Amino acid sequence: MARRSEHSRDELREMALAAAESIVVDQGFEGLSARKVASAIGYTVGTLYLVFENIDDLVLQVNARTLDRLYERMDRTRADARDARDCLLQLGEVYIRFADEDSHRWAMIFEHRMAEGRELPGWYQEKISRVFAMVEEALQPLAGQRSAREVERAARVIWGGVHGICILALGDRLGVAGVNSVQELTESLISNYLAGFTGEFSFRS
Amino acid sequence: MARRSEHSRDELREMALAAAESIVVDQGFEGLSARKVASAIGYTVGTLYLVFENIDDLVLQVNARTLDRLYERMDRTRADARDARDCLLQLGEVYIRFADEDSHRWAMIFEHRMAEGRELPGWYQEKISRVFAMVEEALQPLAGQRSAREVERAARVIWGGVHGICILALGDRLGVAGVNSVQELTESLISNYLAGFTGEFSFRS
DNA sequence: TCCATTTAATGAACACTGTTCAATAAAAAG
DNA sequence: CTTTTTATTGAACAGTGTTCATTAAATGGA
Repeated sequence: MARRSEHSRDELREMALAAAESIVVDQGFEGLSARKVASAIGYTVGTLYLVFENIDDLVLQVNARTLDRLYERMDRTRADARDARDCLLQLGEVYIRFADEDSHRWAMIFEHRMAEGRELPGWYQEKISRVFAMVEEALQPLAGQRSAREVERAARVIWGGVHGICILALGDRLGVAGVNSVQELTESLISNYLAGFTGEFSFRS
Repeated sequence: MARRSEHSRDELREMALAAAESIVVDQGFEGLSARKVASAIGYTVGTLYLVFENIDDLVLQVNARTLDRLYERMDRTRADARDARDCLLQLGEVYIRFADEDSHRWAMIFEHRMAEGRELPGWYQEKISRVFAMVEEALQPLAGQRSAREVERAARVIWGGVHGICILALGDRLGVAGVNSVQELTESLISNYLAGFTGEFSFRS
C-alpha cells in the first residue's frame, strides 16, 4: 500500500518525536530504536527516514526539546531569587532535580555521541549555550572588579562542576546515594567556589 | 578444527584484553566489537565467550586497567608536591592531561553503561574508590576543624567538579577548545573552592 | 599401535541494530 | 477511465551480542 496522506510531514515528525520521547522516558536511550518509533506511530521504518536524516537527527531533536524543558525550569526559578548567590544555588538545585526526576531524558543528552568525525550542529550548540548563558548572567552581579573573561570562566566552572557531580552521583560513581546527598554536594561546590570568587579572602588563583 | 591449546585460558584472556585496548585506543568505544577482538587474536567469536562472560565483562576489565593506569600517574604526581594545595592542583592537572592524552581509553570508562538493572560489580567500584580516596587524602591536611564527613564531601565535590569540566569540555559542550583552557578551569575550581573550604573568609555554606 | 574419551574451538543461527531503495498502491490529473 | 505522480512499504545488507550443537585434535587406556 502507499500514500495514505493521513498525516502531513510535519504531523509525522511531531508524532515520531512524541513517540521517541515516550520510549526514552520509560526505557532510556538504549531502548530507543528506529523500528520501535516507527511502529509506535503506525508506520514502517522507511517512512521515518523521509522525515529524519538518520537516527542521530531524531535523537538530537528529542534532546533539543529536553534542553528547552530544562531552560524553562531554570528560567522560572531565576525569577524568584533573593539575590545573585541565592539564584546560583537555586539554579544548581533545579538542575539536580531535573536530572533526577527526568533522568532518562536528561541522560540521553550526555549518553548520545555523534558519529565519529561529525560534530554537534550549530543550532544544537546554541540550545546548550542558552542554558549556559543563564549561569553567566546570574553570576554577573557578583563579578565586582573581575573581567568579563573571568566571569565567563567562573560560569563554566560552576556549570561543569555541578554537572560532573550530578553525572557521577547518578551513575553510582561517587559513592553517594539519594538526591539529597547530591544537593548537598552542589551546594557545597557553589557556595565555597563563590566564596573564593567574590574575593572574601586574601590570595588569588 | 578444535583445541590447538596453543594458549592457555589466561593467555587468551591477556591477548584479548590487549587487543581490545588497542582497538579502543585508535577507534574508540564505538569501534570495539566482539568479532573484532576475536579476529585480532586469531580466534573466533565463540572462543571469546569461553573467557569472558559477555562483552560488558570485557569492557569492565579494560576499564579497570585504565583506572589502574590513572591511579599510577596520580600516585607518582602526589610524591613531588610542595604542599596539600599544590598536591590537589597537580592531581587535577594530571587528571585532565590523562583524559586528553588517553582520551579514548578514558572516555570508555564513562561511555559504557551496564545493561539495564545490572550495576557495577564490587571489585570495580573498589577501583574507583581507590582513585577517589587519593583526593580525600590530599585534602586531609587542609581539613582544620572540619569533620571527617565534611572532608569526604569536599573530596567528592572536587573530584566530581574536575570530572564535569573535563567531560563537558572534551565533548565540545562547554564552548572551550584546547587542553589549556580546561586546565585553567580546573585550576580555578580547585583554587577557589579550597579558598572557601579552608575558611579564609567570613560566612558559611 | 589403535581405539575411546575428553575437550578446545568453531561457525552457523537467532534476534536485534541503522540504512537504503526498487516496488507498490493509492490519490490526483488529464 | 486512464495516466501520472507520489507516499509508503518492506525486503535486503552489513553490522551488533550471544548461544550451542558440531567438529577435530589431544589425551588416556589396552
